[in-house]
Amino acid sequence: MRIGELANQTGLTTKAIRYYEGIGVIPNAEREPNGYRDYDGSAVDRLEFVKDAQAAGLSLGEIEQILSLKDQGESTCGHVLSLLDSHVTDIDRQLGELRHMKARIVQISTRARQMDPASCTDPIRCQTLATTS
Amino acid sequence: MRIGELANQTGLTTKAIRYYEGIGVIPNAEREPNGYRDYDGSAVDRLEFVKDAQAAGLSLGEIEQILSLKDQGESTCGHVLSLLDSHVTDIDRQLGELRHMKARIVQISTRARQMDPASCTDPIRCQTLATTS
DNA sequence: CTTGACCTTCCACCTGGCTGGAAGGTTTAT
DNA sequence: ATAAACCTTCCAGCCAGGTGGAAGGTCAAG
Repeated sequence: MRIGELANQTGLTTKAIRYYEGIGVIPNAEREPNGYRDYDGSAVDRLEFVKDAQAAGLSLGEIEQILSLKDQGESTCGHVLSLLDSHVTDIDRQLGELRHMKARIVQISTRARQMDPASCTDPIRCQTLATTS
Repeated sequence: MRIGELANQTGLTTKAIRYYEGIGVIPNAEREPNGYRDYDGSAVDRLEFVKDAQAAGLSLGEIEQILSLKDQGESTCGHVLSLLDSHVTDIDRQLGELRHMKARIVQISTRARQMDPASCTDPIRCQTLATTS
């Protein structure tokens, strides 16, 4: 499979795939005699994993770590698990931050809505935002 | 007040303040005869507003929109509210993504833990990661 | 009179995750 | 034979939200 078809199958661009190869997220591709990259089905799996992990909020650097540990095939399960655990912790932290921010915004918004709409022509009223910190 | 004192009072850097002026988030400062920027107390308020709005997740572009509407003396409350609403929607989306990701990672992690630790020397086992997409 | 703390402008660089385009080689279809 | 649709590499630039540093002006104190 050439890079264009791989791009079609994964929904990525050829640019992105070459970029991933460049930064080591996927290994250097095999080449056809003419120099074109040549992929097999595992490339699709790997890129799907990359996409999923990205959608989940892992950076390409973290994804590369996980994949390279996997590629080394050493007794890496422990490392992978600790990486995953630290990511769960990180996600929990992000969840907390987002929930906190949402609560703040809802509070600001609720307060603003309780104002007399007619008085909203007064620009000072919109300082509401500034008084909630 | 000069830019250094403004920076101290707001907790921003002088660099950031000049940057905000450059992109229009705050108006061009008055100048002393020697060319130094000269601020009054309202600059502190405005920068506090910027900080608060940023903490709430608004971009500098959005903040500039709100402030420029306010400067024009228009009724900004509606606009502010719709911006805030769209941010809450966005946060909900991010929350959903994070929860989904967390579930996925926990699932991978759980599966990996159920394997015989001794067998972890088998590189294939760690393919678990790749087969969950 | 010089030191040091301010201030000015301008230009460059950083992170992350790509995308665009130039300049060229290869393959396929007509 | 030639056009189009691929492919290659490399270098540039984009987004946000700034930071860093150079080169220079200003001002008060010792």
